[in-house]
Amino acid sequence: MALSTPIVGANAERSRSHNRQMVLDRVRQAGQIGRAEIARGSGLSTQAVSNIISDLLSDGLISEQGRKSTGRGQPPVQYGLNPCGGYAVGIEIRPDAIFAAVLDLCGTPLATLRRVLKARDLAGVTKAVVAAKEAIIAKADIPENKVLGAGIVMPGPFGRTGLSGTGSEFSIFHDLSPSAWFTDALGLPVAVENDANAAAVAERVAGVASGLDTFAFLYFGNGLGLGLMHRGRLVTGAFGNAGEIGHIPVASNGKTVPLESAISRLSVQKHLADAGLTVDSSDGLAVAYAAQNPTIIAWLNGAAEPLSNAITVIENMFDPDTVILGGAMPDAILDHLIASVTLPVRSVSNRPGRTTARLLRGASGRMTGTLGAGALVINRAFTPRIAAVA
Amino acid sequence: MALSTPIVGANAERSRSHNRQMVLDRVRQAGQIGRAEIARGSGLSTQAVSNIISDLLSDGLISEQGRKSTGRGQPPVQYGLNPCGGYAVGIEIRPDAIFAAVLDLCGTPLATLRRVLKARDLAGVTKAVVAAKEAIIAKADIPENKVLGAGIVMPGPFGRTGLSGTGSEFSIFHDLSPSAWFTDALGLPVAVENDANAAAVAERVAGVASGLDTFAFLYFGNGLGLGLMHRGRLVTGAFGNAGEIGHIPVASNGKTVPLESAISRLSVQKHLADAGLTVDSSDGLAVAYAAQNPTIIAWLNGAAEPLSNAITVIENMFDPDTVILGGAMPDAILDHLIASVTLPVRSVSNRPGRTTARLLRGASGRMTGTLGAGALVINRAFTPRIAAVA
DNA sequence: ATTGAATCATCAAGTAAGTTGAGTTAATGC
DNA sequence: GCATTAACTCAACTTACTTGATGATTCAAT
Repeated sequence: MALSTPIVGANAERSRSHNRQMVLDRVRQAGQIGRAEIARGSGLSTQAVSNIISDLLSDGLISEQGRKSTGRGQPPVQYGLNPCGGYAVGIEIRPDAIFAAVLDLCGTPLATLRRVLKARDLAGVTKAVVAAKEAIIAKADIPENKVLGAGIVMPGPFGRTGLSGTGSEFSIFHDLSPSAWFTDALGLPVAVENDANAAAVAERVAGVASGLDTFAFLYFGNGLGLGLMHRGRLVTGAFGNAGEIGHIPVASNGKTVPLESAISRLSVQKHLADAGLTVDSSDGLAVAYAAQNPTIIAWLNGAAEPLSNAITVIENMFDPDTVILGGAMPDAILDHLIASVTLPVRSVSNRPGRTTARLLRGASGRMTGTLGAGALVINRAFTPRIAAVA
Repeated sequence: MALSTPIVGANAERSRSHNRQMVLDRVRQAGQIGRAEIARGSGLSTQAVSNIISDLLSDGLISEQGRKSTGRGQPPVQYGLNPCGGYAVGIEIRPDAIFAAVLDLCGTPLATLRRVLKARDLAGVTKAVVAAKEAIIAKADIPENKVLGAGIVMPGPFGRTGLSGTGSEFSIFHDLSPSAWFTDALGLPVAVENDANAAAVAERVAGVASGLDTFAFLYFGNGLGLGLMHRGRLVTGAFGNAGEIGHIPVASNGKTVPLESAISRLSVQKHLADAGLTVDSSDGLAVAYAAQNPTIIAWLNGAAEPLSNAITVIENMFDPDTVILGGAMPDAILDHLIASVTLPVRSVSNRPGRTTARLLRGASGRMTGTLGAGALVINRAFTPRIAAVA
């Protein structure tokens, strides 16, 4: 799956599409905004913005929301997103289950569902995904023609890599483009990403990163992944496998270990299992933590050092606005981890005048991956892309 | 220096500029190419490409280079870059000296110079930079109106960060935008980056990364920096300080240390000094290495482990096409380091069917920083940017 | 050698979309 | 009330890409 992003030429049609998405993104970021303000910020004439706004209005993507009085002059009409102007389907494929969700334009989940995944071959998975799509659209009770697309999240890494064969990745797509495959199967525009990237997008669309363009999301799945958002676009690497932070070597208690062997859900579960306690869900972890289970506390204490090291790496290599922790880990444990990290003083991120905390907990909770899948579509609807063709 | 990259709207004028740069970039990447091929690859009509080509021809940026016979049909006229169609000035500001160079459109250096830097305050540095620009243009004997801009390289990190005060960064610009300042002082478009980023750009413009869009450059300066190129654009982070890899913790000989305390020119020099040998230049290191100086050999042996760890981190976090080593370190030592690294098997970069080596040595040698400064300008001339405003 | 298919290239007319400038509407403040 | 300010609209204009017809040049088949 070689990702190439040929830069494409601009013509009138693509210019319009670019400008539409840019205007839509400004409306999203501002919450409410007037035409003249968009024009000032975008380098377009007010007339051009006016035309685009009237387009967006008639497509139902935005709505008029009164006038704002801002001193002298005619008060500008304010526009805001119309949540029910479009919907996104998000589908998360896990080894044993398929999750699906429908989000509205604002990123709010309208419905979710979970289905056991029996067949694990290509045909079986495809069938299950198509069925999940139909079911979730019916459950959310939205008109099918307002579905902007489907986002699909599945475990990476994609393609054949040195990490292949560890069981974490989804190997049915080795030599196939998953996005082309599902675009065909679902009859919708499809975006495919791994869980960490989708989670990052979710936080930007409707979470703690809504105003941020450059941040990192440290994702607790079975292992540990990193989603990197840089200037509003995902950093996916040359082959779509950037963010495999679980495999970087970090110091932990005098030894050098792969990060995810020290910090991940599997790692806690292994500690608990060694202590004779079987916990196989996030809820179970939450309960054990609430009970101050000593094994969990010990694990948390041991996790502080490698996690601090990992955050030092992220901050110094990316200079993000913030690092978000989230995924399949109870909020309480994430909060504990955040509190226990010794934020490195020697970091480019330790700058005066910060307006965002260096560490945040993600807002999308346990469904992060699935909601992120939908968010991929929403985000795409707001991302101008004359420059890059997916 | 908060970097924001507002996405700007497209209009006819900006579309043309975008398309011009896109065409120019395709000509650069292909070496020689015909109009129809550009049209097919870019989504523009042949007519549009034709118009742009004739523009570029009359601006002298490209030249006609015969016809290529490719089977049936009229053989397409081939176009290639005209090296003397434009020039870039590169200026590198170091604590004790200013280096300058002029590059042609193909990235070939036409002249270089070095000047001792006495004054280290803002006024003094500015004066020296302006003088260096005048001098290098005179030395290269190029028409001033063909100078596309100036690239300036200076040590990061920029702005106030947790790394400030270590002496490595250039503190005269704390609350000032260096690029705005120098644009004004030089009367030319100016691009400012740190050395590692500039080095990465240099390799893309005229080095081992000329066909690559996504790669990492591990830069040996006084410390150690990382330049990240992702889809043809630098990953600079939220505040321009991405790539501070020298400060990440890595395992080295049983201890966890900041990477650049194990791997950097200062680190070798310190080892040599401890052994009673003062070496303060890259040439001196080359001589010592050629003589198989035991201290250097010992240092190299010790460097293999932390360097391998660093490369594991880079590969797994970025999934680059390749990692390039370069900067102020003799080629022979870089080659030795490359040969001594144990490339991690457990890495997304260890994939079958690679066409590029996982590790490469940079091609620009010791002037990398200065040439990179010029390359920033060349690269900018080839980078379509409707989407992002610097 | 001739003819036809394929490809590159140009011309001229057509079109989409942004810009410009004049004029209208609706607030604020003296 | 009247000048000022800012948002907004209309209509004419401009830019740059697209389309379709035509011609040029080469290869290949007859």
